[in-house]
Amino acid sequence: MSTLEKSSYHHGDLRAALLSTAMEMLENGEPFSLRAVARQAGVSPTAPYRHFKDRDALESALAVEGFRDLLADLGSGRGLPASASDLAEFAVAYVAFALRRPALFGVMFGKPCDDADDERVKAADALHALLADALDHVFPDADASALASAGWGLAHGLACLHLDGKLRAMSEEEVADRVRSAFLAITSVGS
Amino acid sequence: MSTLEKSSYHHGDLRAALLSTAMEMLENGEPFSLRAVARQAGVSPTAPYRHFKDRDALESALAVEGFRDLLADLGSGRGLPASASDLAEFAVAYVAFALRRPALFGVMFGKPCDDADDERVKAADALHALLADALDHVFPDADASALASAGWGLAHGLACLHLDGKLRAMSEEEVADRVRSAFLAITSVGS
DNA sequence: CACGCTATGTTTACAGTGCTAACACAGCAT
DNA sequence: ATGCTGTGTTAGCACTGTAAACATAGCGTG
Repeated sequence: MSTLEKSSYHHGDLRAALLSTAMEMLENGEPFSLRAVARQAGVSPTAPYRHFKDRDALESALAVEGFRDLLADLGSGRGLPASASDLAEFAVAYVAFALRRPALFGVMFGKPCDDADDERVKAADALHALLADALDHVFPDADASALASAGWGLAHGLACLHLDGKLRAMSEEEVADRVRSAFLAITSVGS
Repeated sequence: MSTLEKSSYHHGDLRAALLSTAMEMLENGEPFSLRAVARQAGVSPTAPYRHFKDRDALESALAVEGFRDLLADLGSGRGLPASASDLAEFAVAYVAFALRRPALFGVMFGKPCDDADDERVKAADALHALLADALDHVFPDADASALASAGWGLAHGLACLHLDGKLRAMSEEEVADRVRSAFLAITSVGS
């Protein structure tokens, strides 16, 4: 599309093109629809159906990308966290991701998504595993499962509440501070 | 509608009727749309616009009801919590509400909802205040604001993750246990 | 009581959506 | 060269939210 006019009737790699323009639209906050994506990709309204069963299939593919990126964000620059404050940074990164790419975050989490053998489920499970490892690494004695749920829940809840404007809107810095405080507060309050 | 055939051209109290049938549809998991609500209420597709500016306005009204009900659920039967385990029951009730009325919960929280002076904002703030009070009551020394964020975030996050099937599906009892464990774990782990 | 105003409901219409079905063309294998 | 398959296109359906124009019911006022 960019340099070379498509001389051919066929697109070459429409599937990838659709995914990337769809992702771009998500990031730009433009209203997202199969038809809009097709339009943006310069292709007929129903062309996407050759590559995705339906709207949900496209969204799932985007979600998988999202999970990969989030995992990368969480892993980048640090090994497994060694202290409670490392954990707090984990949570900060999680929330930052959600705020930086809100629409994508919505696609990743806004659906029942009980598709059994989906690649998407695997991606989500990988995230769960990472968080469980992290918490278990910092608190080896505690009930790992409960702690993992708690840690993920806390980060996720703060992300959602901030996303939905349920907590007063604030700068990125302030949000990070608040998440950090919350995480530290709750992991150090046990009388 | 029930006992007396509407003999009149006018409905009498269409606004209330719309709200209640809409709420019913939400609870039943039926697909929710302005037109569907109108149909269900036995009225023309655009009649609701006489009572609600647009779809969002109807949803906001439903959300307000939802916040009231959730507050009632949290307050019912108990005073302000006096211990960490009371707090855990708070969280359990929060998550139970979300799982019992998932669609309503989605309406309450699935939107940016930055409408400035809305009644909806007040309802959400009331919820925030209750949670803050509760936490402050149990942990008077800690930073109340951070704790409130943390507590709400934790409960909310667990609710969302369960709703979206990100944590393995389980019975109501098991979910309650998991929430309780998570809450207790995280409030007692501060080495 | 007649008149008309306003609140409330109806009809009609338009643009946009997801999706299906029928068609068309490109390029490969035969 | 011939035809099959993969990929794209066009048409069309049922649905959505929303606006505009119309109609009526029932009240307040002359």
